[in-house]
Amino acid sequence: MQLPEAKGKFIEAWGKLGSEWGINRTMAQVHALLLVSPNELTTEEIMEELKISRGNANMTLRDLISWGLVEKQHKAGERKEYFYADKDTWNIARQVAKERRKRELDPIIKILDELSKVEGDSKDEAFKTFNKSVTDINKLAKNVDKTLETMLKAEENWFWKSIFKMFK
Amino acid sequence: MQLPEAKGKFIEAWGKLGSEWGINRTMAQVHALLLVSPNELTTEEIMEELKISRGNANMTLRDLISWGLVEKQHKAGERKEYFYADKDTWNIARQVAKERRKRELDPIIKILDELSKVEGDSKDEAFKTFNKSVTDINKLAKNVDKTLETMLKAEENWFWKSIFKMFK
DNA sequence: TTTAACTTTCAAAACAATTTGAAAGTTTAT
DNA sequence: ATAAACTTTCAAATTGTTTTGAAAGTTAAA
Repeated sequence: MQLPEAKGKFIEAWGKLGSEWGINRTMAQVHALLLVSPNELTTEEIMEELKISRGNANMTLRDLISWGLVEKQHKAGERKEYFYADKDTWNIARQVAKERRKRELDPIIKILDELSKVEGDSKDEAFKTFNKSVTDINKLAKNVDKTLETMLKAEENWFWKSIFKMFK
Repeated sequence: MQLPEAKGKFIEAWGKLGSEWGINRTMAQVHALLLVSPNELTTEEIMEELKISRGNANMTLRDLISWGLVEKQHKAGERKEYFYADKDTWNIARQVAKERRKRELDPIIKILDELSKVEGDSKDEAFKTFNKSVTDINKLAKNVDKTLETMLKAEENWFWKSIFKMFK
């Protein structure tokens, strides 16, 4: 297999994976393209390579920036904007975990907290089951949340540091 | 807030979370409904409560069963089938991790392995970057895979056992 | 300030995923 | 064997998501 073909396969696979995890396919593909590009690319080049429209490229790049996965670069004397992806796998994972925590975990914990407060007849099976499921899930969610917080903010934490080593 | 309202909110929230993580909304909602139901429900009851069609209910329940989250029950002397969800949060998490590993992680590792083999000119920046990104991601994916395998098969493993305790 | 290079927006179009419902299939009791 | 109770299937319809592209907006050099 030659590089261009391999590149295409990588972009496709990354796109598919993204879409299976609730990330827009094009966004994952643009990210993949930037990941395998040694230097920054312009909107034009991205449009060209992935055969997507200007509007799509623009919005997708904005999203990637808001996810902290891509940065705008600004070359002296040039009008065009260049885009560049952080290529450190660990940073990518951290960044995705951080964003999803903020965007999804936090809101659902808020709801679960409310639902945990619902009171009812402790002899009512329907209530008992509701309550048990909700409080159990809430507990797990909070543990995940706390764990992520620790992991994300502290490489200085000896415990997580040793866990991270296993993954690098 | 009263129980029926709370139930509705829980179902809605679980559905939304599911869809953000690539799980069909209805499937997550049916799961949620079964999670808060003390006893098994029939297809009819599920259709009724969630206002979905028979076909949809049927397919969704099959999916949930294939994910190992729901079981069919068969009451003596009755023709109808009843459905029941395991309510142990930890089992749910295990089951989802197990399935997604099989369905998504394994296939992408296979592709990454292939792409890692691609050879090229080590002076070519394009090749170097491609290779670095692909092998790095492959390494991380394999580590996640190994970790999940260990976690999933072994509660007997002292190390993971102590980690699990933190979450329960 | 004008112009040209470039970026952003967003309504409409294209595409993708989900859902419906009626028909076909299956099972069990009689 | 037939009927009744129930389950499954799948083509078509609906709904939801993504993409386009042209127009509007912005910026910076002249």
